[in-house]
Amino acid sequence: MNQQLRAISELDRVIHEPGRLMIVALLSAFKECDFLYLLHETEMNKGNLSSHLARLEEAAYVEIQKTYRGKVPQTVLRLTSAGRKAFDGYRKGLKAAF
Amino acid sequence: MNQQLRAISELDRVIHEPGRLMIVALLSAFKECDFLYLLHETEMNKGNLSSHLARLEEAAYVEIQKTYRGKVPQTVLRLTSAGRKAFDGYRKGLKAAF
DNA sequence: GCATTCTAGTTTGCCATACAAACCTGTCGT
DNA sequence: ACGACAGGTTTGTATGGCAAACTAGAATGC
Repeated sequence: MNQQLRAISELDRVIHEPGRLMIVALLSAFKECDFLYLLHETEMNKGNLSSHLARLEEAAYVEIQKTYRGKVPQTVLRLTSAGRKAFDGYRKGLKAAF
Repeated sequence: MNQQLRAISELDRVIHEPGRLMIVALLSAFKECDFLYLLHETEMNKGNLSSHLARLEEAAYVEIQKTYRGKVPQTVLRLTSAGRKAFDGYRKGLKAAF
């Protein structure tokens, strides 16, 4: 297997999924976003966004912090350092592949 | 939705799948490969490779030509022009996203 | 003050699909 | 003739993405 193919086959599937890729890209740019911001920005529906976030949390790539803004519940998302590292690795992998 | 996210969300899922991405990348480099070459190069198993190729054929991205090399059956794969275009588009999408 | 609606998400159900194991068809060696 | 092998394909399963339905609590109408 050549180097290009190796790079492709080693891409992190958790990040590779476009829905999650959008989330991670946003979080890597903004450090901290709330659920609704991601919802509007990605144009996903709530269920979809929620389950992708759950998957990212399970992979320990994002932290999910439930809080309140006054009386309104608010879910704040943050990339963990593992998440940032994984995203950097993913981009390196892409670079190596193309 | 910003331009980066748009690019990500519009990535062609048929090509995006790493297994198929490897296949398409190889075919785009070599114009024509046989099944066994792809098999060894990608390190997939036969079933997996076969079904990814079927999917690419269904999308009209590759042509599958069954022939013989002597008495040994040989399956030759080739990117169609639609396939090449889709791959170019995919790479443009990636560039736009990162 | 009770019902309705709205906000902010989560859970459920279904369908598509990635993957590998089992299978199939023909050839070669002995 | 028969077992092993080559070259793929089909089948079965388990995962996973997606949207619809659900939940909990706050604001609003009557």
